[in-house]
Amino acid sequence: MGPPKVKNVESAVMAKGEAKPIAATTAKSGAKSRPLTRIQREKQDIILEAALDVFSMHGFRGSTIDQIAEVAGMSKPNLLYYFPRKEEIHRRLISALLVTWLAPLREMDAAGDPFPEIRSYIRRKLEMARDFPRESRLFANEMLQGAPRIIEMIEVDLKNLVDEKADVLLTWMDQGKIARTDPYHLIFSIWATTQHYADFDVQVRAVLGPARGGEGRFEDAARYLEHLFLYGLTPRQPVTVK
Amino acid sequence: MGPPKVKNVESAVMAKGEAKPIAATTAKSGAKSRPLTRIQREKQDIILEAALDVFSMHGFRGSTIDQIAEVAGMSKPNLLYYFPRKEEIHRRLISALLVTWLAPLREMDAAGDPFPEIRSYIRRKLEMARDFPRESRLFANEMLQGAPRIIEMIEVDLKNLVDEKADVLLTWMDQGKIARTDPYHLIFSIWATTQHYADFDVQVRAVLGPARGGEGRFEDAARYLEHLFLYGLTPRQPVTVK
DNA sequence: CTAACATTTTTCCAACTGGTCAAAATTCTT
DNA sequence: AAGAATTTTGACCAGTTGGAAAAATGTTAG
Repeated sequence: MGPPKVKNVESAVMAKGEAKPIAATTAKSGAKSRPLTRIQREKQDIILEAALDVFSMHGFRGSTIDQIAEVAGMSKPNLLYYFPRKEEIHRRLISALLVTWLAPLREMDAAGDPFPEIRSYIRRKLEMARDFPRESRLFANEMLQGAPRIIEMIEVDLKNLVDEKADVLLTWMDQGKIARTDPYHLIFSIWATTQHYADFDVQVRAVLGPARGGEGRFEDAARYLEHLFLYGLTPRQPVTVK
Repeated sequence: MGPPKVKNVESAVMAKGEAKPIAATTAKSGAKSRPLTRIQREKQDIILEAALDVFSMHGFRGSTIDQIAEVAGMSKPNLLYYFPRKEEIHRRLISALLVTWLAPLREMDAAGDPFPEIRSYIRRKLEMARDFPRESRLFANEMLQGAPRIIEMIEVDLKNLVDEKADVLLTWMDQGKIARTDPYHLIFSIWATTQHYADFDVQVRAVLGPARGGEGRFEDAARYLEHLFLYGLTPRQPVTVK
């Protein structure tokens, strides 16, 4: 697991308005949308980067445009030139996030072998927790607030994806390839255990202490989680427990 | 698992100042502290209740005194009569929380049988996620923000407790009573999987849908988690996995 | 080089923020 | 019931917030 450290929060390019203000993300109507200038592309990226920093720590309401502008190294009105609304920045981050975030689950292949598939799903999720902790926290923050801005996406896109993958898991269970348990809660537990290392990072570090809280903690976590899920999923007769 | 639905966020009584303002929580110096009046006790509880609602959703920075006052059904100045500082309310909630929150782990007894002990720890944590979701979210919010207000408690009290319990787990592993894995990450995974049902409640409900997302979801979760951890911890030879 | 456009800065605003204060209203004690 | 203490209210304040407007400055295609 080598840290890729990708930047660019979002590369999908958006439309630009007519004269002064850069149009809202959704290119509605027949608004002729000129391609973004170099400066626009650069500055939008810088702003989104800065906003990710701030929003992921303080949530939407707890973050201010001033803060974001400062991190981005520009003045507030200047920032507002690129994103006329605070909400707009947040929405861009969130929607870019959801795509990335669900990619690993999407990759879980019904045609593959169950254990390798599940194991590599866990591994990928853990890598994301390590390499994109801010994205994880942004998502967590949104959840804590009741997901006001993404509830529909959760209820539709996410739900559909999970339904589909739960079916895959069920098939594997039917074939006796993995233990029979609740596929939904299985997915939840993978999310929970992996994202924990991003969302509760402070706690994890503090508890592990300087000796074990270094970068190695992700290796340890990967090893542990593999063991937990592997032996918890191996089909066999229950062992007698005193 | 019957829902207890306890109220009273905090029962620990605090000192009151001389004439006008109710003294800060910390009863320092020789400030003669009259016992709290009935009204003071009642109103403080109402305020803390309301503050828990608000802080747990929006975090410290994202919450306003006005908001809390409105939920509490009183005017802002009136609220400030009881808690002169916004931080004071938050601190009271957090410190009351930490005690409650760690109780289940504290109860894990080295003298007991490993599996029953671990199983009932998981069960208790899950019950807390079900019965005190706001407390869970308050904690999560604080973590996401880097735990600025409780980092010392995490680094000292929490760390010590976890160190102690990790030792207990290690002993059990040495005795061959549970599988040998990383005890710290084991504890993390219990925290993560159980608290997930409070912190990501919206997501869990949305994904499970109306049919399975009702109150029964905690039963299902309990069953699933028991299976996951039980078979994941049963000491035995690794099964060959294709 | 320059007009047309893009970007940045300056100034400003109304609403909201945490918090103060004195006066008014209520409750408690005797 | 009266006086003292407690509780509540209304008016107010300085700093912050999201955002508007326009002037000033830069950039670039022809």
